[in-house]
Amino acid sequence: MAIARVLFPLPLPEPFDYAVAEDMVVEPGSYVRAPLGKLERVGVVWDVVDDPNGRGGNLKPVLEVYPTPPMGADMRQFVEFAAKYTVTPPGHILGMSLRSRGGLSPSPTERAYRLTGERPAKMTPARERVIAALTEIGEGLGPEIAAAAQVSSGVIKGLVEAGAIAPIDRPIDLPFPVPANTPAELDLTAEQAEAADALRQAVMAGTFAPYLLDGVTGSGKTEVYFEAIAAALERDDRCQVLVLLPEIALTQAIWSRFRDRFGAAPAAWHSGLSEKERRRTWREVAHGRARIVLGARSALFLPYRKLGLIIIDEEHDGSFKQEDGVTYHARDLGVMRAKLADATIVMASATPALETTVNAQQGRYAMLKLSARPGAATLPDIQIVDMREHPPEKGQWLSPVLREALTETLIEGQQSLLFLNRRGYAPLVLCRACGQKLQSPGTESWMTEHRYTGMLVCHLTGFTMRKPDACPHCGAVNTLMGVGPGVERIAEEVRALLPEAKIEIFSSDTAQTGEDTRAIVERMAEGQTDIMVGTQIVAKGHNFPRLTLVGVVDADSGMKGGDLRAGERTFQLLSQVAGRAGRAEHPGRALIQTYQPDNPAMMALAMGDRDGFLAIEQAVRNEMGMPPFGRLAAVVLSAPSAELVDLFANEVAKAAPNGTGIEIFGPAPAPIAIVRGRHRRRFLVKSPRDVDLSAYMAAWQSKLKVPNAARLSVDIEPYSFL
DNA sequence: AGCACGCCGACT
DNA sequence: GTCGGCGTGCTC
Repeated sequence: MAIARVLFPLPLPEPFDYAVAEDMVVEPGSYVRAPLGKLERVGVVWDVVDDPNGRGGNLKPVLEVYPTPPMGADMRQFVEFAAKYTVTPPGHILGMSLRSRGGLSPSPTERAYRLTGERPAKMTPARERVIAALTEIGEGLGPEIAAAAQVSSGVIKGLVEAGAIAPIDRPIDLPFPVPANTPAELDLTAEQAEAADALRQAVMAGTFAPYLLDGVTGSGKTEVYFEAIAAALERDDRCQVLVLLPEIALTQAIWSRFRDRFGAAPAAWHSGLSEKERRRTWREVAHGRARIVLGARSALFLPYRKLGLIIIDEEHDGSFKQEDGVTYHARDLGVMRAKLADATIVMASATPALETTVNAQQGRYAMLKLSARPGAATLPDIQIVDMREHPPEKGQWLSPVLREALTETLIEGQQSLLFLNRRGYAPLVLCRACGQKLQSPGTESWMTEHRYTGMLVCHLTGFTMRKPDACPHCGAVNTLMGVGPGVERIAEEVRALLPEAKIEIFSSDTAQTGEDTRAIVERMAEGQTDIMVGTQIVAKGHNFPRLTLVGVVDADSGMKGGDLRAGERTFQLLSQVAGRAGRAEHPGRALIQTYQPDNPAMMALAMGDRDGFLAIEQAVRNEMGMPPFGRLAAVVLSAPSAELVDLFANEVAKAAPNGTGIEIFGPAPAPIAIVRGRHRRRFLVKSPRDVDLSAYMAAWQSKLKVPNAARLSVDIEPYSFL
C-alpha cells in the first residue's frame, strides 16, 4: 500500500495524504480525484510515499486517476517556487495551472453519421436525398444531414436501422494541426541571421539559456524568434513552445503571421476563451500535442509536458504584471520556468525594461541586438515641441506647430496619427455653479465624459451613467462641463481645423470587438483614413505604411504620480508610438508636445538616445537602492471604513519582524485611497538585493490575524504602486 | 475555496 | 417559539 500526498487548487498550507488502492497507478504529478470534506476535488499528486505501517488504513482513498500525463517535475518545482516568491499558498498557484476541469478527461463526443455503402432494401425520395447529401459531405451530424437533405430525423433513424448509414461518435475537441516550418520568404539581414543562429543553437542545446533580443521598432524581431521556434519544432517532435504577448497584442495580425510561417494557427490561451476552447488547449498542452501556444501571461502556468522555448514579446510591457489575486510578473517567473525546464527564453523588445537591460549588462542574459530596419525604412525624426513656447489657443490642445504639420501632411496626401492616452471626451466633469467634481459612487476617481455615447464612465470601477441635465450636487441645470482632453475632444479639434479630413478615433471604446479593430486598422492601412486619433491601443504592432506624422498630444500625462517607472514607461510608450511613423519608404516624423522639455525622457526621445536614458535611470535607481538594484514589496490593506483600516494598519506595523537592511515606509493612504467603498492603506518595503524579501514578507504575514472585514495582500515587486 | 457548526435578530 | 444572518474553523 502507498500513500499519495495530494495538493489541491485551494489555499491550503500543504498537500493532504490519501490511501492508494493496490491496483491503482499513481505517480508524482498524477491528476487525481479525491474526497475532501463533504465533496470530491481534483488535485495533483505531489509525492508518493511508502506506507510500511499500514497507516493508510485510516486515510480516505484516491478515487480516480485521470488519463492525463502526470504534471512534470519541472512544473511542480515551478509551482513551489512561484508560491514562495509571490507569498501565496502553493495550492493557489496550482489553481492557476488547473484552469480547465474538462481538459482532464478525453474530449466529449458528438454523434455523426456516414454511409456504409449498403443500399437500403426500401428506397424512398427522402432516403435518396440523404444518401446524396452524405455522398457529398462524407459525414455529418444528424441535424446537419436533415437540413441538407430536407428530411426529418426519422428518415436518418430509418436508414440506420436499414443498415445504409452508421453512427460514429467523433470527438468535439479536435487536436491542433501540427505546425511545420515553412521557411521565411524574406531573406534575413546579416544581423537577423546572426541572432537567429545564436537562438537556434541555444534551442538545440536544450539547456537553460536566457536571451534579450533588443531590436529597434521594425527591425524584424518576429522573424528572428520564428527561427528559434522552427528550431524547437525540429529538435524533437514533442518539444513545445510558449509565446507570451501582452493581452492587447493578441490581434488577428499576429495569428496570421504564425499561420503563414508554420502552416497552422497556434493554440490560444487568454481570458477570452470559451469553456470549450479552454479545455481543448489545456488538454492538448498537457498531452504535449499542442506544439506552439500563443497566449497572455496566464499561459505561463499551463502544464507543458516538454517546454523547450519561451518567447516573451514586448517584454517591457506593463501588462505582464498581474496585479489582482496572485500578483506576479510573467517575465520574472518565465525566466524561472525556463530554468526549471532547461529551456531557452527570449525576451524581445525595442525598449527593454531597465531590469532586463541590467540583467543583460551584468551577463545574466545574453544580448542579441538588431539595430537596423530592413529595406529602406528609416526611424522617424523626433522633435520636441515646448508647449511653453508654442502654447495652444485657449480651449485647444494642439500647438500651432502640430496644427501646421497636420495640415501639411494632409495636403501631401499622407496620413497622421495623434496619440493621447485618454479615452472619451473629457477626463473630468465639473459643475460651473457649485464647483463639484463628479465622482464614481464610493470611489475617489473622477467620471470621464464620453460624448459619443452621451455617458459618464468611471474608468476605475466601470460605473456608467447617462450624463444628467442637472448637477447631482446643487441641482443647477446645464452647468456640467467636461474639463481636459480625451481622444474624442482632440478629434473634434482636428475636425474644426481640417473639416475635409477623414478622421477616425481608435480606442477601446471604438474597437470593442476584434472585427471593429480589424476594420479600423484596415481603413487606415488602405488610406481611407487621413488622421487617426488614438489611445495606447495604437502603439501595438499595427503597421500603417502611409503614416508619416505622429503627434503626441500630451507627453507629460504618464509622468504624474511619482511612480518609480513613470519615466521609463513614458519613454517606452512614446518611442513605440513615434515608431509607427515612416515604416515604409516614406520618412516619418514625430512631434512630441511637452511642458517639460528638459525631462530626461523627453531629451532622450529627441536625441534618439535610449541607452543614455537607461544609463541615467539606472544610476538614479542604483543610488536609491531601487529595483533592480534593490528589492521592493508592498502590503495593501483595505477595510470598509477609514477607522478600521487605520486600526488594522497599526497592528500590521507593530507585527513587522526585524530584518537587516529592511526599510518599511507607511502606512500611507494608497494612491487611490477609496475604491468601491473600501479604504486602502499601503506599506512599501525595501531591501537590498541579496535579501530574500519574499521570506521576510511571509514571516510578517504569518504573525498577522486579518480581521474579517479587512483584506491584506502582499505584492512582490509592485508596478503600479496602487 | 466550500461547507458546517454556531450563536443572536425579525418573522409565520 | 423558528428561519437565517455571516463569524470561525476544518478539510488527509
